[in-house]
Amino acid sequence: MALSLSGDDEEYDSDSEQQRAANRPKPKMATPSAVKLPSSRSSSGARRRRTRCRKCEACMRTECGECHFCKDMKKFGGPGRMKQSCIMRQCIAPVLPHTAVCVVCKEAGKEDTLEEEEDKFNFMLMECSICNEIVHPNCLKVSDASGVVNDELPNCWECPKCNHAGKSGKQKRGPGFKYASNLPGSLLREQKSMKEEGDTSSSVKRRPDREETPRHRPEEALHRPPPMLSPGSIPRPRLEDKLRKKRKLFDEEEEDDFRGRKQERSEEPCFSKILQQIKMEEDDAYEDDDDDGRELHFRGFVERNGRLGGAEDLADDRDYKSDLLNSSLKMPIVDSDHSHCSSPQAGPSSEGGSETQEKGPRPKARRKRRLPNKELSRELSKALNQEIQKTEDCLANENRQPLKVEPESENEEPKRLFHNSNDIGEQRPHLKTKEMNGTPWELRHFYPSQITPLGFNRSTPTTRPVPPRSPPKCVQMERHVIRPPPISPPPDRLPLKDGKMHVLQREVWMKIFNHLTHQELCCCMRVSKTWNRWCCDKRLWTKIDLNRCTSITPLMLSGIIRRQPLSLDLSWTNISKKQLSWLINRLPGLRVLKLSGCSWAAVSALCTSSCPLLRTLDVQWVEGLKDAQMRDLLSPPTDNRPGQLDNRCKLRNVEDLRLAGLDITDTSLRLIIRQMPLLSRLDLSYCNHVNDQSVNLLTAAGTTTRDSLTEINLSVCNRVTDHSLNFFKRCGSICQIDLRFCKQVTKAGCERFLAEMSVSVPFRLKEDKLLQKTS
DNA sequence: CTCAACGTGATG
DNA sequence: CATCACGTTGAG
Repeated sequence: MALSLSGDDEEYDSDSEQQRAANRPKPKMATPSAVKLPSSRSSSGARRRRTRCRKCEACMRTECGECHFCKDMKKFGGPGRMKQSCIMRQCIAPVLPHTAVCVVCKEAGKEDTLEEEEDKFNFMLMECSICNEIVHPNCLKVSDASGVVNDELPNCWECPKCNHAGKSGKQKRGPGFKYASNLPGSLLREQKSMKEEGDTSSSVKRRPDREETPRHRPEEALHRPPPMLSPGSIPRPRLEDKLRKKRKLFDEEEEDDFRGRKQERSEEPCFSKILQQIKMEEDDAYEDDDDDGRELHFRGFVERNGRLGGAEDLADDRDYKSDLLNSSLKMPIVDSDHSHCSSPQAGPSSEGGSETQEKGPRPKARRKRRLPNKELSRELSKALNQEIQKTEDCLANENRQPLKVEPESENEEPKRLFHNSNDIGEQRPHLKTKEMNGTPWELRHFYPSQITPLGFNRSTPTTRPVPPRSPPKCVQMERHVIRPPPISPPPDRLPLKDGKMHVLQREVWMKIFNHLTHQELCCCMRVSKTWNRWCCDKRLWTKIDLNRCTSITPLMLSGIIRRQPLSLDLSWTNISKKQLSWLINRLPGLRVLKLSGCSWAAVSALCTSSCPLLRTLDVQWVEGLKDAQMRDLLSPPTDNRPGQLDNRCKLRNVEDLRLAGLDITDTSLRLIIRQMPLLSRLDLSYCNHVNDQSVNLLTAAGTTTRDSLTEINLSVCNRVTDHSLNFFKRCGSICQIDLRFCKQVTKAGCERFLAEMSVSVPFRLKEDKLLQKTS
C-alpha cells in the first residue's frame, strides 16, 4: 500500500499552499493537537495512539481508491492533505502500539508467554478508556475492584480505579477514544442494546448514542419481511409461530434458557452429557458473546425485566435462518486475535448490579459491552456512509421503478408501532407485509408457476422479497464490530470442570464438529466459550445458505463475515445493495455467490465490488437485470487510472454463470464471451431472447466459450431450435446440453445430434431433450 | 529515514 | 454539525 509517490511532493506542497490560501486563510494550527491533550484526560497523561492490527479484514484489504480519503491520497491523485486511511481499511480492532508499556512496571504485554487464559489477561496490557493508563492488570494491586473490559477494542478496559470512581462512559472517556465498532470498516449497525437499557452505568454511556439518532431506523426497513415467500424448501411460519419454530431449531430448552438464566444452558439435550464435563466458561460463554450475538440474551433480559411490552414478539418474526445465523453469531469477542479473551467477563455488566453479584467470586475484570463512542470516528463513519448513500442514491435513480418508494415514511412507521424502541424496532424484522406499502415491485416479479417445470435444484422463481429500503440517512447506521474469523482458534484443549483438560485436542473436536449441521453448531456454540470459538472456525462454515431468508439482518452479515464462507447463498432474500456490497468487500475469498431472485438494485453491488475469486455467480431471476445492467456488471471498473485498479473484468474468473430468467440478449452474451474466458457452465434457461444465433455466438470460432463450455442450460428457451445442436458440435468440451422444454427443439433433432456425435463424443439422451455425454 | 494515518483543532 | 487540515506518532 505504501506506494511511494515522492515525486508528488512538490506538487503537494504547492497545491497545499494554494488550497490553504483558498480555504484556510489562516493556518493557525499552532498547537500540535496530538501532543497537547485536552484537560479532560489529563488525569493520566498522553494516550498512546493505537495502530492497525494488520490482521483484520479491513487491514488486509487494499485501498478502495474510491472513497473520500483515498481520493485525497497522493497516490490516487489527490492532494494528500487529509491523511486518513481508506474508509474500507479502517482497522476494526486497532491495537496498542508495540512500544506501549505498563505504567507500573514499564514492561510490554506479556500475554504471549502465558498459557492460562487468566494469566494472559493479567499480563496483557490494558488501556483504560477513561484515564488512558496502560497497565498490566496484574500490576494493579487492587484486589477486588474490577475493571470493566471493553469488548470492542482490544486491550481496552475501564481500569479499576476509574471504574470504582464511578466515572462512567463518555463523561470520563477521553474525547478521542475510538471504538472499533465506530469504524466504517464495520458499518453494520449494532443490534445489541436491549439489555443495556437496564444497565445503569452503561446506559449512561450508551443511551446517548441511541437517543441521538432516533429518527430513522434503517433496520426496520431491513427487517421488513418480503411478501409471502412460499418456496417449498422453507416453510414460512406465521409470525406468531416463528418464535416457537425458531426455538425448535436449537431445542425446546433453549428458550427457557434464554428466558431464564444462562447457567441452564448445559441442559441442552444434545450435548448434555459432555457438557457436564466441560468446565463452564459459562458466564463467559454467553456474556462473552459479542454484541451482535446477543439477541437471545437480549430477549431474556427484556422479559426478565418486564420493561418492554411486546418484547415477547421480539424474535417472533425472525426468520428461521436468520435465527440460525444470528444465534450462531454469539461469538465471544475473544475469538479475535487479541487475547483479552482470557479476561473474565460478565454479561450485561451492571444490570442493576444483579449480574455481578450473582456470580460470586469473579475475576477482576468484567466485560462490558459498549456502544461505540460515536463522536469518535464520526467523521470516518460519515465518510463511509456518504459513499454508500451516494451509490444508493444513484442506484435509486437508475432503478426508478414505476412505483415510488418512500423510504422516509416507511421508516417512520415502525416507530409508531414500537414506541419504546429505538432498539426494539431494529430488532424486529416483522413489519407486516401490508405495512410494506404494497409496493408493486414485488408483485411484478411474480413469476407464473409454469415457468418452473424443471427440477432444478436451483432457485425457482417465486415472489420476490421486498428489498430493504435503504436507510434514508446513513448517519443512523451504527457500527458493528466484525472480527476476523479465528484461524484454529485456541485453546488446544477443552477445559473441564475439574480444571483438567479434555483428552481430545481441538482438531479432533473439529472433526466431530465437521459432522454437525449448522444448527447443531449453533447449539454447540452456546455450550462454552471454547466451543463457541471453535465452532466459528471457518472450516465449518464454508457454505452458508440463506436462501429465502426473509430478512437479512446486520447480525447475519457480521456472522457471515466472521465465518468467511467460500459459498454464500443469498437467493431470494431482500438483501440491499449496501449490505451486499459490504459483504462482498469483506469476503475476498468468496467462490460461490448466489443471488437469484434478488433485485438488481442489490446485485448491482457487484459492479463496484470486486470478487476476484468468484467462480460461481447465480443471478437468475434477478429483477431488472438486462443487457444494460449486464454490461455494468461485466465491464471493468470505470476508474482506470493506470496502475491503480485492476481493469480486467471483475468477474473474469467465473466458471459457472446462472442467468436463468433474465431478459438478456446476445449483447450480453457477447460480453460474457469476452469477459469470462473460463466460463464452463452457463445457465440461460428461461431466457426468452436466447436463440440459435446466441448459441452460434457462444460456439463461434475464436471464442473461449467454444472450448470452455462444458454444460449449458437452454431449457425453456423457446427460440432455440434444432439448429443450435449443430453449433454445439463445435464445442470441444461440451458435456451437457439441456434443451428441455424448448418448444422448437425436436426429439428427432436430438437424436440426429446423438447419431452424429457418436463417432467422436458419445452422447445420450438423459431425459427428453437433455443431452449428456456418456461416461 | 519514509510512509501511513491517528487524533483533534479549525473552519464553514 | 460535517468537513478539512495537519502535527505528530507508529511501523518498517
